[in-house]
Amino acid sequence: MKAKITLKDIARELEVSISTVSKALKNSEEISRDTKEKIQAFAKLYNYKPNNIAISLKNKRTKNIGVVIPAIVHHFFTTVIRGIEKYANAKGYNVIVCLSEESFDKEVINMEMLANGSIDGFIMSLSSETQQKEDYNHLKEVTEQGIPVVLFDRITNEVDCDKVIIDDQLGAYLATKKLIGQGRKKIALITTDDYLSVSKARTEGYRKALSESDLDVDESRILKLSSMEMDEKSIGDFFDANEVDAVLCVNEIFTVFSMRLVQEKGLSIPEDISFIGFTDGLLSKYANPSLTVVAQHGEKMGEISAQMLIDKVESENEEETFHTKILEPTLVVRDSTIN
Amino acid sequence: MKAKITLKDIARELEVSISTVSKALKNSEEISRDTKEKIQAFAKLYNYKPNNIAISLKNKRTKNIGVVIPAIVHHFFTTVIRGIEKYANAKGYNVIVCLSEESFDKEVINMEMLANGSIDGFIMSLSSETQQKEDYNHLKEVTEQGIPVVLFDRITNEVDCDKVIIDDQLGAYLATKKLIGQGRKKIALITTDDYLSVSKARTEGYRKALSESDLDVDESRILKLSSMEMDEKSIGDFFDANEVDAVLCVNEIFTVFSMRLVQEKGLSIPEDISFIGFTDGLLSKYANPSLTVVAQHGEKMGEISAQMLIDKVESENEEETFHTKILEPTLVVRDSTIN
DNA sequence: AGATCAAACGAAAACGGTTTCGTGTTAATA
DNA sequence: TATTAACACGAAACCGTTTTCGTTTGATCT
Repeated sequence: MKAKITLKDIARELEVSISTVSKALKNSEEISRDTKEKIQAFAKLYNYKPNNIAISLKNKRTKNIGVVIPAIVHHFFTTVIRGIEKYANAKGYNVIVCLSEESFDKEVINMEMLANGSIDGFIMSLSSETQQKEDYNHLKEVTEQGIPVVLFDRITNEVDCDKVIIDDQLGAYLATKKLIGQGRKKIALITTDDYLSVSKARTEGYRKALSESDLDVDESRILKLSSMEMDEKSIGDFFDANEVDAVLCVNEIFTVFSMRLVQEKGLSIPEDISFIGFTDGLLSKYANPSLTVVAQHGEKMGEISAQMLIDKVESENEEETFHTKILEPTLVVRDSTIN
Repeated sequence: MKAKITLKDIARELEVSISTVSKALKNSEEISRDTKEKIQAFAKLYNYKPNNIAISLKNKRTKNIGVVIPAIVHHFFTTVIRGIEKYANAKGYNVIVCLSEESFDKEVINMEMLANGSIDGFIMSLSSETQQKEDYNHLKEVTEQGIPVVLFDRITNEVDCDKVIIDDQLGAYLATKKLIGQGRKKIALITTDDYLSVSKARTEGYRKALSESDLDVDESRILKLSSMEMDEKSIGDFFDANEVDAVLCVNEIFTVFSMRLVQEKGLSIPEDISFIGFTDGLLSKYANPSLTVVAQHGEKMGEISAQMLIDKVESENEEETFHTKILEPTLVVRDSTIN
């Protein structure tokens, strides 16, 4: 086991000072050709690599960015991470991922762990519990300390920071319009509770599209499922109680789950009833029939978040201007709607 | 913007030395009650939190663990990360995730970035390119430096370190046996190239089950698809050319994709043909019909990996004994096989 | 009163780098 | 020949902790 070699080791071995070694390895003009070559050769030979921690301490820069998300076993978040990684790595940054598991407390703990020097900035999406409690003090504390934060997807206006979202309202609007354009009149919406910022916006888009087309919004056609877990019964009852010819769901799972129930009732998709979901994941691609969805462009979202964060981290000036980048969702048409 | 407060700040403000502050905050017996109370109160008031980087430098321990995986947009890896996070966080560790994207070079670069002090140990699954090239020098260098490594799922025997895998051969064996037990005789295998350690083991399990039941292994019934991308044609041709009554696939996507093609040919599942896949992900649960699969228990795998790594990191003794933990796969029976 | 000891605190080294500011040597200039 | 400037290098401070090893002070003992 050969331990890592340090500047001090090189200095001792070559009988020069530590400063000389440091400068030589940075190719400083201060050091003579001879000395530089000797030191560089020695460093190469012993595979010297500077200690990141020491550099971090000196520079007060870790080149780490903290990503705090509610869950990772979700296609959307997974693509966002991928986008973040892609941009961050290219810029020489590492990504520390923490999961809040939709819990407010875990979100707070994770942020506190990271905020004490481990990272240069945060990229986050709020846990559902946080959005429910509307308690954003942990975020405010961090920003007040001068640590840059970028919020994506599940955001809040209570915190002054950069934000990246897709236009969820527009997404739902486009999807609903599409269904209306295909002659659907009794369009249901299956969503989560309104405290999730994204669900709220999607519901608004749905309503907007309907009223624009002079279709009245029948509240009984809106099903709100609490949390991510859905039970067969509530969805089943919903379809028994309401006659619908199209359904917009706020995620993939609601969509495939509902489709299955409807198919079991003997309806055929998309002839009798159309479905549109959110998130362009594996499920959408491989469901039977494949899903028409509102694509959220998670990877792009991740890249942009990383870019905004790193820009802030590396910018000298302390200007306190924050931007909100709104991405356009796109409709990916597959077989769960009439072509 | 209130900047972080340091020991030095407290010392200056309270007119004591830095050492006194440090000891007082650790409740050292060396410091008098009065002084401790004064310092602790002050620290609380100004919300003092020690700087992680400084502590890391001092202790030569970062409390970070590096996770290098081939991809993140895969249910299996995603569950492993979750397991790692769960255990690591409970132990006060953070998780730095790096993606190799199945590329050898990226794997090497990521490891080098992290190996210079950023982490206390690695948890990894090899990229396909690495397994193809059979070049493990980057791993060997790291272990030689005394940095603990735990390899999971896609492993190699070339490197001395702890390993966690599921018994892939057994998984395939059980699945194949199950199909045979249901009277299937012409069982196909859809897999990837053999350089992936897991695919190789699965193929062996498949062969073993067949020969044990005196069914001869018809090589034409084994389809090897290169990489993760499959094309409709090669799979279609395969089913045209071979009459099969059951299929074992090495992942979810191959399974649903093949099922679709077979369904389009007018066969019904599981009456005419059965399917079993690997990985118990969302696709399996929501496919139509839902998939019978070999569950890999990714979360458990992650937890065990994290545990093995942290044990090594925190163990004082330098004993060089490595263990390989083999998890038992289980068959999750759903609707793509006869019940 | 002088020696001894414990209590309470501070100085300084250490972790591994970077960087500023000397300083000694040599060569060019007046 | 005395002055000066450039060159090549080293000393030391610094980043924020921890920790060892003094040192001071007052009390106790003889």
